[in-house]
Amino acid sequence: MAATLRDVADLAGVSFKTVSNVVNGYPHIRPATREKVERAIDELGYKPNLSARSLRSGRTGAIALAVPELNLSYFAELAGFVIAAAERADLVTLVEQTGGDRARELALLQSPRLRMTDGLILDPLGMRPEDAAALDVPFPLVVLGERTSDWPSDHVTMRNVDATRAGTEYLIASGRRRIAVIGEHEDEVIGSARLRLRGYREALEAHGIDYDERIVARAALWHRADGARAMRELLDRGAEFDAVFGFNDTLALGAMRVLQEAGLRVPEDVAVLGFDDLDEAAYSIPSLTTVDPGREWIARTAVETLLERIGRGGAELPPRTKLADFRIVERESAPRA
Amino acid sequence: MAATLRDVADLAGVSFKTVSNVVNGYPHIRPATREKVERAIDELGYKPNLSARSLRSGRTGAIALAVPELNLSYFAELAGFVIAAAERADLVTLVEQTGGDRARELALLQSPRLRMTDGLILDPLGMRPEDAAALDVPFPLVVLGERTSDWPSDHVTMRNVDATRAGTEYLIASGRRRIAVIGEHEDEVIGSARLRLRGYREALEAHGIDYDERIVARAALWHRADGARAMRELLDRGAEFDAVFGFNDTLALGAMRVLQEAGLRVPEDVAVLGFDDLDEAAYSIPSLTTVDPGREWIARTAVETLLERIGRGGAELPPRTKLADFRIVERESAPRA
DNA sequence: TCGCGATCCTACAACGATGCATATCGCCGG
DNA sequence: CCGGCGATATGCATCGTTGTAGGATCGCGA
Repeated sequence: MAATLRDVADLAGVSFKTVSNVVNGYPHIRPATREKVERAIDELGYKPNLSARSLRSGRTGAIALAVPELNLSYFAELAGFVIAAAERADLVTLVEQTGGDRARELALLQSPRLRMTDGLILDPLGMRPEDAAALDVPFPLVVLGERTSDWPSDHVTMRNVDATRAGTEYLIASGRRRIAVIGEHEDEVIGSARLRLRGYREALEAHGIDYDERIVARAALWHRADGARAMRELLDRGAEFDAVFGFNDTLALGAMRVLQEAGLRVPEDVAVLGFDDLDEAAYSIPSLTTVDPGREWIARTAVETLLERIGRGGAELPPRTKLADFRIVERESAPRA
Repeated sequence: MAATLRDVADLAGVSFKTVSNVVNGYPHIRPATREKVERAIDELGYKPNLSARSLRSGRTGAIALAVPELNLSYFAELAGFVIAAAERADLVTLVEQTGGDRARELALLQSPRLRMTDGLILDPLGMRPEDAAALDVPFPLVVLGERTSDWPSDHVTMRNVDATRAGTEYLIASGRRRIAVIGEHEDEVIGSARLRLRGYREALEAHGIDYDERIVARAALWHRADGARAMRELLDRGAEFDAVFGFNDTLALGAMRVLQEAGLRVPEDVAVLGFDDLDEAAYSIPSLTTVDPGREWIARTAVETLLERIGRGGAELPPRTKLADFRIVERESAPRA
């Protein structure tokens, strides 16, 4: 059996409370006592029982991160950054996958699985504006992704609209006029897909280019295969375009693959722009020009924001929204001008 | 404040232990009582306090997974599978990143951070054979990656040697003779890098091909950038080869990128073979022929194996080794024959 | 009517830690 | 020489749950 405070106390010849004080860095302890206790701790290999500690203290030292799936590189890289940021604050991270499914996202917010954590960072894909009430939970919550005005929680997110507007304008500035889009979600109201489409349309409008539904392709999920499928559809129906804006890098990479299979040259015939700046975007052939939405900043800030709320206990802070800066990373698939 | 068993009991007019019995599915409860209790639970939104439960029961309902980093797609996809498998067994998964660093791997095995879990699945990259003692831990442990004979824990792993031998033979069968390798770790004794090199050498030997150090390139980490760097080195020093075996897909993809920058055609001039069968291997240009080492099976089996040990409590099972089947996935970068 | 087992429910004591209140000591200033 | 204060160590209650043991209630046969 694992050693407890009592065992250590017996060995060191002090009360178990004193051991607790040593472990917790209580200042008023004579060096001699401290040393005796520490020796006993080492000898027994004592490790505090975290269940007991958190039962008593109300803190678990863990946070939860819920993303659609780690199989999508964007979320994997995001998760990596979140875990690293949490670790710096001495927190462990529990990762949940929702599949981007609304029902599972909502279920998770109710689930007792989270009672083991001090708070949740949620990246919802399926939730709708009317789900605001579900976000009114009795634990600290930071939502990643754009907020609607009445969502009650903290938000840390990217400038979806601004970034896609800038991306689209980048393509326009390089001389493209027929810019296809891959990744639309038609039944969505506030998700990234919808916001990115809005940015795209704003840019077109600002430059007097008509919006043409025929070159806007859906993709329910954002895997490579979905991008490939969408591009095949566009090609099959004979759509005309001189650029493609994939609403994320994996879509763009899947699409780029199909373009080249079809004998089209990138970027000569069709420029390709992605979104996310995944590690792999720098190593595709051709390398992928993309929008870096500030993923690492988002991860770090999400953890910080959650910690602020955890720190305050119940003290009410108003819901805050924090926005990352973005930038366009120019590579081969869509050269500037 | 969150509701407790007592609150529910008061509302339902029963003892708090009865509520506990209802929650835990104890069979001998009158339907009327059960219903009363359930109504009270709903009304108060009662959720069991997992810290208290696990303090009392000794089980936490969580497992830990330690991988080098989620930024590497292989580990991200593996983590996704592990989390999914754990969820099916009603376990949550806590993810740690070790950076593949020996010191951090060893530290993790001692860390109180794990006391919050029922067991650990560890994918060590930096540990050495002499670290066997560190694996003798007082909690259930499953190690991913090849075992040395005296490591005391369960192992679930891939057939590194067999798979690379088969991969190398596949290239040989397709007519290649100068097969470069990317990903060697010279200071390693038992890691995947060393084992894969062994498989490679066995295949060469079996076919009477001399091993040539000049076409074996190191890569300490296995990112795309490392593969690219290694390939640049090979090219710079004028190495001659007609195939490249990347010891994982990201290395192979990085290398393939550099090959094509250098004006070499894949597969005509140089065939490229990867290892892992990542999602993205199917969408590169050209698509990547690769060895599928049975990642999903490994994830599922690791969780099952850990659960068996958790179930037994302290009961001694001998350490077991379970090996996944592999297969070669033929794509464009290295066509068969 | 009583006895007896099955069924249903309850009381109490843990699990291992922390917070608070309190004891003990030595030392200083008045 | 005493009161009081800071430094050090302790004891007890408590967090919310489950395990164990035992008390109440019921139906049914004798």
